[in-house]
Amino acid sequence: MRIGEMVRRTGVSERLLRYYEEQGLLAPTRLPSGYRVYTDADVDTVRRVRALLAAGLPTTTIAQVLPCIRDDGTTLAPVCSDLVAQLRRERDRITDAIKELETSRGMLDAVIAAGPSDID
DNA sequence: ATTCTCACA
DNA sequence: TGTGAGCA
Repeated sequence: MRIGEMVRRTGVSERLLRYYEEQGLLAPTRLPSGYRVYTDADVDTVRRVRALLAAGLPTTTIAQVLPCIRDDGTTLAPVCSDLVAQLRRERDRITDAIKELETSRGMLDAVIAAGPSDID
């Protein structure tokens, strides 16, 4: 499929799709016309990229992780053993982020509770 | 009609 | 990351 269908199937803009490619997250083939050609697997890849990006992982790390994810989407491939250490650090960073968000929520809860008439 | 690259009030 | 220009 070409980029137009990818946009429809992933909800990701052409701009971003091309950006992901630039970052080494996607590797569509090209038609003699220069048009990009994506596969069904690329649709799944974009979903994973979105999830990893939402988790705060930098595109450079995602580019390293993607080739390690088995086709089933859960298992890890053997070629990426050292990557586990890096991912553990990312995991810790996410844990800290959650902690910060929890305190922020706590502050908002206090402000809301102190409000005049908390209708909405 | 679609996609491509490049550039930025 | 959006938007628009100028092509193929």
